[in-house]
Amino acid sequence: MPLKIYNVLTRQKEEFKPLTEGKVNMYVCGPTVYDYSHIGHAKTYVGFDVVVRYLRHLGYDVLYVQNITDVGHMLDTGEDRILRKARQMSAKPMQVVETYTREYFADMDALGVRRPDISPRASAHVPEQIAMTQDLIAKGHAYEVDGSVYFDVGSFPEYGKLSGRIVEDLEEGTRIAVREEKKHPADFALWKKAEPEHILRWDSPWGEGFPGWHIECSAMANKYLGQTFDIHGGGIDNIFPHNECEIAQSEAAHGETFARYWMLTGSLTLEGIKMSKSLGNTLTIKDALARWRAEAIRTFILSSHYNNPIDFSDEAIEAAFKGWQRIWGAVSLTREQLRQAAPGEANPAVLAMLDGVKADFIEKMNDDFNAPAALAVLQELTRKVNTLLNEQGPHSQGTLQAIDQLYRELGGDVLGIVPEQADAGANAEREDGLVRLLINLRAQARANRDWATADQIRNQLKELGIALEDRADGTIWKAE
RNA sequence: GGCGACGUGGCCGAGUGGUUAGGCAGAGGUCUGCAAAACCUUCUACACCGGUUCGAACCCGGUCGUCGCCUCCA
Repeated sequence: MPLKIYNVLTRQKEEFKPLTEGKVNMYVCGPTVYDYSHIGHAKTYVGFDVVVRYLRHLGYDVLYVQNITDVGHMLDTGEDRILRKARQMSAKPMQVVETYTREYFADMDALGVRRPDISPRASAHVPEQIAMTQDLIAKGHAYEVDGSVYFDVGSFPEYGKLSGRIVEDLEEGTRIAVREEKKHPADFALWKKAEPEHILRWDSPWGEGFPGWHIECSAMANKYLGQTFDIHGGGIDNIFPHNECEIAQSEAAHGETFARYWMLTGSLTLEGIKMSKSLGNTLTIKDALARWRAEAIRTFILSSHYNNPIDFSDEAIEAAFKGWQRIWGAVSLTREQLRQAAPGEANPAVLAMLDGVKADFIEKMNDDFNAPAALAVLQELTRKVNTLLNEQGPHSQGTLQAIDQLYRELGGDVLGIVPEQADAGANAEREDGLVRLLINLRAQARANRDWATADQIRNQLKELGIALEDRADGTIWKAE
């Protein structure tokens, strides 16, 4: 089965055929860097991380662009959120931007989200945004009023085709005070005149100002991916107006299709309620990582299809963590047995089983990146592997390597939930040696039926977060 | 009010016109010095009401409910 993607634009699943064979150009709306990233960002970007990882796994040459918004996002009050934060922090706006951009990348790195190939900043692409705005004016899709430029929604009949919004309805439903200077309430700003107190400002043909909040994505996507590209992603909450405006600007300016496939991720709620600053129910990625390991967070996110909303709760992530532990336990056991395995070819029956699992996994992922179903395939693999390792054996190096390899490929490379090694810390090997030393001492105690000593070692290690498991073929340890 | 999505067992969550999702939790068992892990068995399903069909949880209509967007949001 070929890869199918649910295209929000057409509201149906379509076979994925990139513009250029073997190559995927992809754009995902990035964060506005005015504060720490929260668990909702994690859902969106882990989701697309897996999309990109999987496309690459299929052999596509992916160019992944994700912007950093550092200018232009306005609050209801008309105030730029970055400027407000700068004032609160008594810092320069670009200090705020720099600080939270770094934090964003640090959080994403910690979550195992691979970095985009290009992370263009809006503030570094003002000339491109101005040029595009000029182009839109020249083509009759935008007009200037008193130093600001607005997109003329009436000039683009297809406006609303992504979100299903109808311009006439917007006019009636709009609750914001209609700006006098706009021709139509649905018209949106491409360029805004800077009031004197607005210190994020650039020169333009219309005087000093700053870009509107949608034009950056159009301008930067065009710059790095061309007029038409394959996949545009983002959170569903941006479908209107942001994504809709991107399409209008780009297609009005270029006369070409903007993005061919639109993939939008469902939102995340916290204990059933949407996160918001005013309710105080936000959970930053840093706080989440302090409580759960990255793989648990990823497993939680991937246990629901990317386009569905999910609710974050302690119970839900705890269940995901335990599910992940099962998989990780089997991987660890495989690697442990590999340490002592005798050289030898892989067992053909096992290879056949692994091939079947892989085909299954691919089939699920080809169905619009169905990660939860793919995760279930890994769970079934895990049951088979556990049976194999616990009830048969010993197994040859070849067999164990094949198992480990499949976990690395599907669980590691594609889903990002199976680490290369138990602990990547600098002292990992030393720690392993020390624990093994204690395991050997304890083994002697056990041989002498000195259960008190044996239990003491196990209990004290447990308190240090190291769990021992006695098996017929020896004792293994796990960090918790 | 408008647009959209969704309602699956104790919980989280896939999927499908007739054939096991999977995980977590619960119960019983095997193994074990004990523990842990693992494996085996097992109990709760498809919001409600109509309709189409040999047969619907899956298709259609309606009702109720939840959520998202329409205003900054990933």
